Amino acid sequence: MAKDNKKMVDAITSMDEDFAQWYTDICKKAELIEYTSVKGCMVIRPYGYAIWENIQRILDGMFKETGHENVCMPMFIPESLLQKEKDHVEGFAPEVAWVTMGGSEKLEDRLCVRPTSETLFCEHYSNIVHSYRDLPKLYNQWVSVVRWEKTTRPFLRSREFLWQEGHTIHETAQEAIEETERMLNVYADFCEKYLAIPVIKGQKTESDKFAGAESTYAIEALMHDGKALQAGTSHYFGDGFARAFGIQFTSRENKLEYPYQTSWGMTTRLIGAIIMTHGDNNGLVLPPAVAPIQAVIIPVQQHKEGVLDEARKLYDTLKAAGIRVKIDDSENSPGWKFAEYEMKGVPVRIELGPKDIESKQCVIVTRHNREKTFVAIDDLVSAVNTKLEEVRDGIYQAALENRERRTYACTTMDEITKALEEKGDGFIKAMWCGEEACEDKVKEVTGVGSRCIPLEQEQLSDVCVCCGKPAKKMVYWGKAY
RNA sequence: CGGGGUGUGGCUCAGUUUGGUAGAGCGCCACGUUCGGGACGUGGAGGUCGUGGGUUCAAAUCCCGUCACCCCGACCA
Repeated sequence: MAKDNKKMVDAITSMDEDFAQWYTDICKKAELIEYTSVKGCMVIRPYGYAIWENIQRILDGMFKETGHENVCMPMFIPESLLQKEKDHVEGFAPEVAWVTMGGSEKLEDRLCVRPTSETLFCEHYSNIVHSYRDLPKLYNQWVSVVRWEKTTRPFLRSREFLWQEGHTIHETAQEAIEETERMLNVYADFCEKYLAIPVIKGQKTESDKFAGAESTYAIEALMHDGKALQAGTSHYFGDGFARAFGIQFTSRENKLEYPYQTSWGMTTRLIGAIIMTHGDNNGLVLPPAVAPIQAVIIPVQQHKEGVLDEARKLYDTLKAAGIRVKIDDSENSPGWKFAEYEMKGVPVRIELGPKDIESKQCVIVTRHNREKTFVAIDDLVSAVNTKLEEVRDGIYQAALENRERRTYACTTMDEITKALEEKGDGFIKAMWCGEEACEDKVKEVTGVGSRCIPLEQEQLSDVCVCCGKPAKKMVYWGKAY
């Protein structure tokens, strides 16, 4: 039935007209955020925060499942501590915020507001790790961090953002590498299964890796407009941090050794990824697993005898079945409510009016395709659950198709330029020799930077797309958020 | 951080060129009629014109600073 994509919500700028404005409109109109008087610091409103809480709940469960414990580090880092690992401080110094006063007294040592907490974890590990028996430590924390960004955008790049940062420390390099890979997989599974966002797993190039890391892995997603978004990272540190911070333990062979570390993180940027992967011209489209409201009941002609009573019965039934359900019995017209909950991305809408009650049925409409189904009231719970799964699968497929359509395999620089011009922004797959000079040149000439070296390699050609020398790896390139 | 643009009731904007003391539509509140895709009528409330200085008898309007947002670059989860 009504499968047209007619725009029903004119409060939101059309995507094709102005993608950036469309994105901002959704953030505001779906009541995810509100700006504050500090640049880059936003209020995450209840509806937006509820999405984050669902993300947290699921991810946290996955971390616990893989043996991690939550801890909480302080938010301040003394300058001397930050300085200990050279690459790390060089990477982060340009964007840290400093506390220089305590009350009216100038601080002897100024304090950095954590941009990330490697240094704090390292200091802590140096105190508590003495023997191989103390290893591994598999820690995670849910906190906010501050990075003084120049250009800011809600969720995508704010100066303060919420995230989780996992920090683990291991007896052997092998174990730490396995941990790095394990968490990358956890992230990818989470994105695909729960957020319905297809991702590319890969390794960052040398120039793009985390400050202080030996290697950085990431999952990259492609947004509706063809730009890439890094959705999560997992780093292998080797023993570099341990050496810099003097973390040592006595091994099984009774030798003093340096342990190996990892860190991995995901942020509220995921909410931005959800918006830009699934959203449409009528607003947000939320993956059912993290939607604050999974199903909204809209009574039609609610003033008529019995309608609200019946609607409330549906509400009780769905709630008892563990579905996050809301009933909107406000005085707004049904049409207004349809538009409102579409804008807010509620996956499933249930309409119930006198006609339905008479025939013991109701109408279920799925958000992503506006498909209407008539369902017997007795079968409602299973029907809603089925529809929620359909929404998850439907939006995943749509996102995957968008990515496939916008992924171009290229063997020459000209092909890259041409593909971008003719088909629009997207992922470029092209071979690379491994030289940073070529990476820079590709960016300079075509405008796309390296996103990652995918774990799943293809041999598109034997030579580098840029210099023609023998190619080492196939790389995904793209314009990034 | 560089180049460009925009800030006027909650929202979208007019008014700024040529200074004279603030308007519209939507939203909000009340009542009534409505109700299967953003209903209608009547009445009402709501603005130190982003903000700080300056010029002037008088500033939304002119000048200087500053802040926020948007677009394009460079940096980044």
